[in-house]
Amino acid sequence: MKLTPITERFILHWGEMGARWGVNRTVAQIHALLFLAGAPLAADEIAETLSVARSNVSMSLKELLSWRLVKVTHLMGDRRDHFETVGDVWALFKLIVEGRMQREIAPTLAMLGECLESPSMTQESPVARQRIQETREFIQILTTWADEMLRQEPETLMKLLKMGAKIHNFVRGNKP
Amino acid sequence: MKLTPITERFILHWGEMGARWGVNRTVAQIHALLFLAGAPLAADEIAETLSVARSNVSMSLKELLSWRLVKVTHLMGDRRDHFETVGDVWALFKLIVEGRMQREIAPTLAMLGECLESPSMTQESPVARQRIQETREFIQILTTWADEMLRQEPETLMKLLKMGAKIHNFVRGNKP
DNA sequence: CGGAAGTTTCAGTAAAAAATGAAATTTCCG
DNA sequence: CGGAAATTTCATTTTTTACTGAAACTTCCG
Repeated sequence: MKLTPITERFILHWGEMGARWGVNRTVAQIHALLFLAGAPLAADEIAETLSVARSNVSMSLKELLSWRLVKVTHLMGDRRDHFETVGDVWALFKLIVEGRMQREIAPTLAMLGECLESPSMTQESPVARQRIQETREFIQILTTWADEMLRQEPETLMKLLKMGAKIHNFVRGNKP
Repeated sequence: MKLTPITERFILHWGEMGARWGVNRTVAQIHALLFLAGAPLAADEIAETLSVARSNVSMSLKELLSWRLVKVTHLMGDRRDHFETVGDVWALFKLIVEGRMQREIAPTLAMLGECLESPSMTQESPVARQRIQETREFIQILTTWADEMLRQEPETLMKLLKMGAKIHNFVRGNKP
C-alpha cells in the first residue's frame, strides 16, 4: 500500500514524537498508520507499507496489544490476523496515560515510599528528606487527580477542560 | 562526595525514569543529585559523585540550563561555577511541562495545521481527514487548558487538584 | 603579559537500542 | 495426520545514542 504525502508526514512525525517520549519509533509509526487507515490491516500490509521487517511488525504489534492500543480482528475469508486501533482520540489518550501511570508512576511511588520508610532514612540530610517527602506527596496528588479525571466520561472531561480559567475563579470564590 | 544508599537509589531511579521519558540518563541523574543536595555543587563534584566524565557533566548541565531546570551560582572564595536546581516540586513540574510543550507539542500542532491546510488534503480518505482534524482539536484543547493551569499559583492549582471528584459533580450540576 | 584554573568542544569509542532474517513454532485445513 | 500458511522467536547486524578524553578555548589574577 502506497502512502499519500500527508499520511506519510503524519506517520513520520508520530514516530519521531514517540521516540522523544520513550516509545520505539516503529511502534509509534505502526500505531499512526492504523490510526489513519481507520480499518484493520494485516501485519504483512503494515510491514510493506512502512518498509519494515515483518518480524519487527510482529514484535511492535505485540507491544501495542499489551498496551491495549491495538486490537486483533478477523476478516471474512482471510486467515490472517488484522489489527486496528482505537479511533477515538480521547479514548486513546486515556489508554496511553493509564498505561504509563501503571508502568512508570506506580513503581516510582513505590520507590519513594520505600525510601521514606527505610531505617537508613535518618542518615539523610533534612533537605533530602523533605524533598523526597514532597516529591511523593506531589506525585500522589497528581495520580489521584488523574485517576479521577480518567474515570469521567469524555463529555464531562471535555467540559472540565473547556472551563479552564473559569475554574480558577470558582476556586478563588469569585463570581464567574 | 559519597552518596548514601537512599540518595543513590533515588538518583538511579530518577535516571531510569528520565530514560523512559526521553531524557538522557545522565542529565536526569545530575538533576536528581542537585535536587537532593539542596545546595549548589561544582561540576567537578558532580562528575566525581556520579562517576561520569567531566565533559559529560558539562554538556548535561548545559542542557539542564537551557531547560531552566538548573541555575548557575557563585560561592564566595570559589572561582568555579556552581549549579543548583529549583527545590519546589511544583515549580519544577511546571518548568518541565512548559518546556516539553514548547519543544514538542507546538511543532506537532504546527504539523497538524499544515496537513489540514495542505491542498493535497483532499486526496486523503474521509477517515484520515477526520482523525487528523480531531487530533488537532484534542491537542489544542489540552494545551490551552494546560497553559491556563500553569499560569495559576501553586496554591490555587493545589486546590484544583484536591477538588478532583467534586468538580465532577459541579460540572454535572449536582450538589457538592 | 603569562600562565594557572576552569570550562567547553568535538572526534573517536563504547554502549544501548532497534531491526533484520533465518529458523522454529503454531495454526488451520483437507 | 501432513503440510502449507501464518506467525513468532532470537542470534546477529545495524543504527543510534551516549560517553570519554585530549585539545582548544576562556577567564581571571599576579
